[in-house]
Amino acid sequence: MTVGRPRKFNPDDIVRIAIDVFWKKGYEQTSVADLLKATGLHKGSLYQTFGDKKTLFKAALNTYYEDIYTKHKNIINSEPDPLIGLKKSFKEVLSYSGTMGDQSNRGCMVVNAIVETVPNDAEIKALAERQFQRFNSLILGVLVMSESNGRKFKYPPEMTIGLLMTLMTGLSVNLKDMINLEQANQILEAQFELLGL
Amino acid sequence: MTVGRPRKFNPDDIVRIAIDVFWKKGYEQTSVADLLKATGLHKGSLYQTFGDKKTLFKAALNTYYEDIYTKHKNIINSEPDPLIGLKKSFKEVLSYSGTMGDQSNRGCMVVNAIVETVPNDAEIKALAERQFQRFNSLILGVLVMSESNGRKFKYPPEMTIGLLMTLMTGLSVNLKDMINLEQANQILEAQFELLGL
DNA sequence: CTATTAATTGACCAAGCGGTCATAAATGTT
DNA sequence: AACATTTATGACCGCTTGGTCAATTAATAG
Repeated sequence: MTVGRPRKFNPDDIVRIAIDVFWKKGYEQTSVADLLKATGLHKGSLYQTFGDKKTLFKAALNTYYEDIYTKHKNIINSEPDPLIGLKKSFKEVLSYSGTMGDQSNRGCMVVNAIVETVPNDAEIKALAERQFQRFNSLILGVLVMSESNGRKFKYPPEMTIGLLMTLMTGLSVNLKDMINLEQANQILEAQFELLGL
Repeated sequence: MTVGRPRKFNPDDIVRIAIDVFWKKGYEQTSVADLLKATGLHKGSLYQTFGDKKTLFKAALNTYYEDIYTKHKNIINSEPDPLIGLKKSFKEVLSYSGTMGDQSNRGCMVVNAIVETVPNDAEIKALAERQFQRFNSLILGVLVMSESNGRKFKYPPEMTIGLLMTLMTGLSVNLKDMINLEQANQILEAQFELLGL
């Protein structure tokens, strides 16, 4: 069915590699040359396939988000009690960012993108907002369901989400060089306890 | 006493202007041209006085931090009960970053710097760590003093600080476009309540 | 075997970057 | 008034940046 010379690479693989590079170094500090080196592609191929650097970044950010969202959803659904699943997924995502060569951590790519590009770039800002909202909804569903099953929390779901998401954002940043994974886990667990989760 | 042609500008004023520009746009996205435009200086003057872009950035980051640290300290000391002062200073610093042209906020400059430059730059990382530790000590002093005056908290001071600093970091980021100042204040107050502050 | 289509390749480009430097101008000292 | 010292000024530089493009190669369809 396909006519013409076939690609030697799988675009999806390239996006994953791009995620890795952008995640580590950020958007601005990643040069197109860096991407070429990491992917082994030639300039023309990359530009023909992905348009330009920013488009590739947005594709990477989006794929990153879909991955992490799916990860959460799966963990939540794998537990009989979704609330247990929710807590489990938060803790697992904490270590997802992984420790790099030195002891620093790369944090959450979405958080990094927000800090770096807002308010400089409206499109990425809009993308991050959508992702943030969708993630909030996922958590909201779990909390509301738990409540309707008789569970009582310290605060209404919206406030619980606000505190939880804010803390996660903070952990993502502070893991970069202020705290280690163990401390982060302790902080997160303390917050669960405080919120009555 | 001074020999040679006198400066037409005050270096300290320039650093404040540099803070403003770097804070808004970040390190990489701020060009030397931006700085010249904002300060009205000429290239040679800037380089002669401050060395280079990164040195100026570090000077700006340091001054920013000293400002904010002093601000906190003053507010804490201005209250008969330092614990009240502590809470007040946190809330005040929240609005310190200010709303920009659009509805986005520039967050905390130190947080921005950590996200942008760690792990790319070891010096800035070290600077941020020092500042973080010194700030922690300031809070620790207040909590320990309150405890020795009979106040009881939900957690030991170290954990309280961990939760508080992490939340503040998260608020700084999320204020950029996820939440507004009012929501941020509510979240912060809820956290105070949870921690028994 | 030829035509068609698309991917590969590397040379190329303008613009912007951070940074330098020789010269001119302004002050205090002698 | 001449000198020493410092700052002001803007032309200048090499390099890197993101991005383009024409020629070449490789596959498939007829």
